[in-house]
Amino acid sequence: MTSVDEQIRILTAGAVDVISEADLRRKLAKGAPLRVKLGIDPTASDIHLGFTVVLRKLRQFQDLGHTAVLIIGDFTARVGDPTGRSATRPPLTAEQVDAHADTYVAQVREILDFSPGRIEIVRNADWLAPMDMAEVLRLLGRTTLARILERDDFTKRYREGSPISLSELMYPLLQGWDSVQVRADVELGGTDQLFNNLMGRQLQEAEGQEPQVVITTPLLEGLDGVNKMSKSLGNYVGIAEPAGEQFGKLMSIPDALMPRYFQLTTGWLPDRVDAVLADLASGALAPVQAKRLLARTVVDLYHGAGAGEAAEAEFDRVFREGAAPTEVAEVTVAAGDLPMPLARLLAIAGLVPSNKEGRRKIEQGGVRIEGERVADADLEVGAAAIDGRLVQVGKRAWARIVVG
RNA sequence: GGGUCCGUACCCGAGUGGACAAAGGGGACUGGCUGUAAACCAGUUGCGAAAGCUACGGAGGUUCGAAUCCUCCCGGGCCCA
Repeated sequence: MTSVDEQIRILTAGAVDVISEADLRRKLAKGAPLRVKLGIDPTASDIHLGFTVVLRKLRQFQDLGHTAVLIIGDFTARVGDPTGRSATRPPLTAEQVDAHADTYVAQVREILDFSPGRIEIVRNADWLAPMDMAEVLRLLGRTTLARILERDDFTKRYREGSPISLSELMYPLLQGWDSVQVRADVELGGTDQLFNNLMGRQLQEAEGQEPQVVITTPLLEGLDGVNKMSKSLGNYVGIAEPAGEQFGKLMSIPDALMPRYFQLTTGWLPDRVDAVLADLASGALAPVQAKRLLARTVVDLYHGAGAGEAAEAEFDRVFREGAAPTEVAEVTVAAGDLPMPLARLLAIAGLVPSNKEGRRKIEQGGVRIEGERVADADLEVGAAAIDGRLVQVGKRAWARIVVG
């Protein structure tokens, strides 16, 4: 068994908050496996690199013999986590929640240890749905408005005059109640979850349980380099995305973000990360090369060793040499519909959202057929002229047209 | 319950009877320069080939004409109770 000191060193590495290390030490010293809680709200269906940060932390606990308790927030998803939100989110249907939960679990397997005894997966509707009013009121009585309003995003919205529903105010309590129900020893979460997780501590104490240790991990910035990575902002890299997509997206991150990505997404030990960053700082490693290394590493992680290099080769083919991708989707157009304006063809092929947009793209010089830029926005294409041809819109959309 | 202000495109936000598919900014997209980086420059940003159609919270109404005026409804903020 790994010593307590060594465990603490590993488990607190890279964490932002540890509340508190003394508590963690005390719990570890008992020698029994800890129950380590992580909540997932199935509000979206993809797990992205940002979320892997906290998942990896959970994996570290598992590797040291502790038990992961994964909570699918099927009930809380219906309330909507107000974190970072300026508005109330639309409620999800039960079907959506189920579908999301399934894909989540499938993707989480990439990172967590699913061997028997190492993980428990539970749904919080199991205990939240049956609560009656008396129990709810008792729970509500455990905190105060002032306490809830300490949360930054609530105060901000309140000051701005934005609507805040009472159900949102309850969200932290529900999440905290989960901790009581699963008797969590530790709860993990991104830094934006600090308030919610501390609520769990408070509730556990009120229920006579030993309060959980709260450990928060950094939030990874998204591809825009400004906002946190999130599906709704569209600035994410999903772990289930095709290798080529991942590679391309990672190549497009701002340089300033590279240290963060090396630290948080590669799964490397700090020493190795530091070495690369030192080379980068000294100029021994060019920024492009560092970024390529990063992209290869991440792609390997989710698509297997070697996948990164393959993705890189394809990337070079397409973006450095200007060649078409190896695999291009074929789009079949009925022969009877031809000839038609190229703009409309682009829309039919799904390369642009509308005919108008297709026209615009041609006018802007963004459309190529077999590599030749199209200059005439009114161009009509017939079957002979387009059958089997490769059409490209912008930098990254291709289709091969087949007349059928 | 009473009073009052507000709801505009992806977001913020101007517009208070016609010249409004609707200023400006952000974002996004295309092109240029590059390393699919940043910065910068130029352009585009409802749909339709067009006539035109749809769109300023919703439904009606006034008017030759409504984002703009009226009525009701829905949603929100603030003040009073």
